[in-house]
Amino acid sequence: MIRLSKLTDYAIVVMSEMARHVGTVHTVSHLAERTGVPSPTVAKLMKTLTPAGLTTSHRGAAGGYALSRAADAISIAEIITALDGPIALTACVEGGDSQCGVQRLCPMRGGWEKVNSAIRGALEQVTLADMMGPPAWAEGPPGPLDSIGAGPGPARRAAV
Amino acid sequence: MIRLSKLTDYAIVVMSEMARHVGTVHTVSHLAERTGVPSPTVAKLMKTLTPAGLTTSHRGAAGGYALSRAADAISIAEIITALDGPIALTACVEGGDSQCGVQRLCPMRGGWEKVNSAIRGALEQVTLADMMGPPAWAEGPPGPLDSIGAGPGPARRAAV
DNA sequence: CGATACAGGACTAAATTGGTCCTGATTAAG
DNA sequence: CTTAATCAGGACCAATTTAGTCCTGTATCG
Repeated sequence: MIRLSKLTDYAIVVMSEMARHVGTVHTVSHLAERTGVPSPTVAKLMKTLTPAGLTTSHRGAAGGYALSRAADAISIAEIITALDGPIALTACVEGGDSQCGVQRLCPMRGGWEKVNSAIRGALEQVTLADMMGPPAWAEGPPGPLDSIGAGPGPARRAAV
Repeated sequence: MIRLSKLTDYAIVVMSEMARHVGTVHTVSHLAERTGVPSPTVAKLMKTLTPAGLTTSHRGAAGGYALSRAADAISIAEIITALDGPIALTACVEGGDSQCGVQRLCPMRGGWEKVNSAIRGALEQVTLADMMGPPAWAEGPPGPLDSIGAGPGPARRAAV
């Protein structure tokens, strides 16, 4: 399986939570409580998402994080790129200039590039809003249902 | 980066080599020599690809492996599926029946399913023949060029 | 009958990733 | 002005996953 990193999975859950209350700042501990993702991990996420321009931060007391844009203006591709790096199946295609010293062995770049752009396109067309669905979770304190699964909530694993 | 496993990368290189000499059986050691992939690893690859129906094996002396079909009838999607499992970004979508106990937290399945099928489609449209390009490598013993890169030859890493 | 080559699994080692913690800078409130 | 809250930015450790090796058995050709 070609895996999507767990961090990315968490990011979508956390950002969905932020999207449900626009115009409010969310502290790390709040987000951790509401999503079930451990707070140090939420903090780490935000420290990646903010420089990437997906979220904005306010420091000091009464500070916190907020989405920098509306949920329907944030694509899944952006989130993945921020956390997992450029969207490409093969590293040797990334830069454009081939650091690949074994070009003789790599006449397949054209094929990969075709695949890569198709995947990129697919991910760019899905927005955070598309992933949210109806607001159906995190209403009130965690209920018993929340402990049935593996834990927090994001999809357990990932593969392309 | 959403990574493609290195094994899959190797598989494409090794299968390309087999495709260049159809109608011949290739022993593990031959394939290892020609591609630069260590032979135990080639052996492991074949032991996965053969049950998956992508290659056929002939035991005994003068035995070896061969592609079960022409290169243009083998899609990249099949190779990935054989080695890395089903092509899907999220595990909770795989089965169809949701073992995902946290459905309240997972209203985003629809979105992922859309992404998954787009990616699957992209990978199914590229065949092994597309990846091969002109036969330009593994002519004669490894030249100096081969040692410039990281090693054997397949693209170094992978991400979606 | 013997040599060759695949079959299948167990096992070890290495790389990546996930997760934690610490120290410092910034800002609002009292 | 002082204090408390909160983000910023690393370094760091642990655990999972993946890559790679080896061993024993079985089939087939010469």
